[in-house]
Amino acid sequence: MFSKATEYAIRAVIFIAQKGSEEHKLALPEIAEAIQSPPFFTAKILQKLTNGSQLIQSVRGPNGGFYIRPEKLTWTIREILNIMGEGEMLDKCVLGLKLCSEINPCPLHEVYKPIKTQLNAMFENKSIGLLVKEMEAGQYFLM
Amino acid sequence: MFSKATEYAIRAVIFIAQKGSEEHKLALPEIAEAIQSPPFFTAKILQKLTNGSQLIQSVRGPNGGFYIRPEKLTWTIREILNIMGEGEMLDKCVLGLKLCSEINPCPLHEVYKPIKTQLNAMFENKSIGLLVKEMEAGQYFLM
DNA sequence: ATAATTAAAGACAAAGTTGTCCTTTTTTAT
DNA sequence: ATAAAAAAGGACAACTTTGTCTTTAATTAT
Ligand code: FES
Ligand code: FES
Repeated sequence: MFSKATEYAIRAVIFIAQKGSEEHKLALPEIAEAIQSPPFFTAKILQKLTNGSQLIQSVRGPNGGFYIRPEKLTWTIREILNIMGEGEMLDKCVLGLKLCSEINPCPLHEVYKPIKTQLNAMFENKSIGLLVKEMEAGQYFLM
Repeated sequence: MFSKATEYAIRAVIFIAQKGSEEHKLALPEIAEAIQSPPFFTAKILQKLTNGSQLIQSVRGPNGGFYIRPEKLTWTIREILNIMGEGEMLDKCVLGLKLCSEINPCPLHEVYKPIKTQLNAMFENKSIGLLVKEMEAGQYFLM
């Protein structure tokens, strides 16, 4: 459904939100280990998440690492998808027509429409903070 | 959601089923034109659909082209996905965990599970024949 | 039989994805 | 101040996807 980069991005953000803080930053090797992702590749992805939107923060030097500001916990998976450039996927036609719409529907449009609505709801309703809370309540995994 | 190749494959099969027959085979340029796909690339995809499974038939030479045997109209989109090698996508974890299961669920598993069930139902319930019938009843497009 | 037509097959190229490594910059601890 | 630690940034390689083109093989119409 998503690229490897986006999968790693989502898992990394959840892990950073769960285990990190400004006082206890997480270093790259720890993050990559926790989500079972290639470290150098993960570094590139984390840069993308810090650069423009500053969804996560990074600090260089000893005791440096990554953390997420509390106010960013209201952001949702959808925001991560947007940053990673896969946000449009949630608007697209399942058969690849240029536009998914009522006026030019593909043969699967009727069935797919309600599913697409649920996909959108899922990614827009699940905030990072909520996911962390759910992870603490139940038994969930990132690898 | 799917690769370009798979999108073209599904659209091509539906078009061939709708407009072609053993008596009136469809040539490559006509198919590519109808689904707005690059002709040479489409040729490769159609070979994949004829080779092992013979989901579609091909005949070379003058008045040659592609058509689909009536008995294949009961096959579903899922079969096309399998042939194109994207069938596993419907079993996979949305966050890319090695296995999507109750014993090692990712934080999105609970929400995604019912959606995945509907995706699977969609691709397994829509047979090629049914899609053609629906296309003739309503106004649907392949480009 | 011959020529025309059409898909099959293979070679190739451009672009994107995934992944690795090396150097630079920033920051902290001493 | 200096050295160490950590991310940033850039170069690069392997692989996959997408797409194009050329040659070959099969089939049909004449
Ligand atoms: S047009 Fe294909 S899903 Fe809406
Ligand atoms: S484990 Fe991630 S969707 Fe089931």
